[in-house]
Amino acid sequence: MIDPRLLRDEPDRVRASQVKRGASPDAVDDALAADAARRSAIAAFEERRAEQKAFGKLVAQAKGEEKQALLEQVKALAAEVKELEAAQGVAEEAWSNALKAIPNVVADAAPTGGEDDFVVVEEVGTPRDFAAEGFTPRDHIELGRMLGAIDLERGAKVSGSRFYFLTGVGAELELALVNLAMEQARNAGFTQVIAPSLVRREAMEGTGYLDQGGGEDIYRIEGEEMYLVGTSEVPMAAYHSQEILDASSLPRRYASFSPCFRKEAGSHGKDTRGIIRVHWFDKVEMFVYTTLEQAADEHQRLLAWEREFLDKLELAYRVVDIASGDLGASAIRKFDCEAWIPTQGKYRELTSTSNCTDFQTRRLDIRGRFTATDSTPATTGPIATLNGTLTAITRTIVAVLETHQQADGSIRVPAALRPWLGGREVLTPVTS
RNA sequence: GGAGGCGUCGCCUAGUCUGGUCUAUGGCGCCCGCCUGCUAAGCGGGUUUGGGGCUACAACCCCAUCGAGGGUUCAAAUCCCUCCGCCUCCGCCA
Repeated sequence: MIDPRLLRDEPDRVRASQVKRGASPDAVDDALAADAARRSAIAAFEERRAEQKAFGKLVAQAKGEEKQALLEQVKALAAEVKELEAAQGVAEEAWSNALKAIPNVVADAAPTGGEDDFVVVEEVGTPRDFAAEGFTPRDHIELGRMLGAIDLERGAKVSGSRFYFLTGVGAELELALVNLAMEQARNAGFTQVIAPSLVRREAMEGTGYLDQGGGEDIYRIEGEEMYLVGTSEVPMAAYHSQEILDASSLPRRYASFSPCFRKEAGSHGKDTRGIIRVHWFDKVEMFVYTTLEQAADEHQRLLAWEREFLDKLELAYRVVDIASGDLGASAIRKFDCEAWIPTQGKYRELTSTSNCTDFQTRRLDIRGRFTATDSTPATTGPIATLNGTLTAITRTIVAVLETHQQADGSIRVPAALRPWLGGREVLTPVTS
């Protein structure tokens, strides 16, 4: 949720952001109207309530007939207070809903436009030229089968479409990638976390995912008001909910491992083969709480850590600056790293990092406690959250297998990954 | 899953039975000041978090906040209901 003060003081900035996102600026005026209505409702209630409280003290001290007389007088007032309180509740709720309908205010630096209007920031490495090497690359499905690494048939048998088993070196690859990612995160000062992937409604609501398309893409546990997370951004954002974090403890950097579940509603027919788009995958996610002042710099650091990881895997990729219309509601800016997928002949998203400033912390009631300085008194105030993928296992495996395959279907293991695969330099096909 | 107990402004705690004098007690910690070779001790003051009014987003005034949400009442930390969490015991279990 955006800052109500920003809405009140600089509505034009919020309107401009709406336009840049391709959303309606009317939402701003709706929220402003709701804000005015809310404030007058509060004033009306509080005025009567103060009167009632004053009466209450008289009643407490009065005796006998005098007390009875006072009680008669105050009854009407009590009824009125009750009505005004209810009216205030209605106004507060309307205001809250109007405010929640407005996505975060897009960064000036974010490109304007829709899904296809991203800006390529940089291309790193060169896609392999398999034609020059004299063989046709196999896709990850075939490689996975040859290596005994990915079992799609049994995934479908047991769980349905878009499910898989990682077996043998496939399972080893996941653990190796997780270990490599966690090692990098630890060296960078992150606290490693294994997070719950089943959360209650408040956590899912707080991160705003239920608002997006009515939670279409989210698995809900029947009859339990529990939800399977699509990313550990959800539990990690809710981790400090209703807390006031000492500013001296910032930035708090977490590297969180969890399974991720996505219904993939509305993507029927897309990426139907293989493990590019699945209903479940495991992921190591970076999640940071920091000050608003540091957020933009931290965003660049998260991007740098994502790139460091892709570099270790010796992948060719490009970094794209996502355009305003394609940003999630909570992000003011987003960078994706897209790795080259040889058999698709294009770049596909492997990681993504978003700067959510104080959008999530407001909803989740997370604040910072800032100690006094010479020029400013001690205060509590908003803080920022950011997230970034270190590795989404399935897509990382796709990129690694396809990129480092050799003519015989074996896979050259990137040097950084070898220590986590028992020192092996090559993964060879199994004979089945 | 069953039975019982508990949840108070950073931590501990009084208050809940018997509703109003609670503007929530006391201690610890912390902050400011005094005192003091330094430190400690001592003394005095301050110390939840939101929101509204007015404004310099100061001071000040007001409202809410005793796990959360409802209800009863002129009045709720206190009585009733629902939910959440923690603890103890039993059952079950990786």
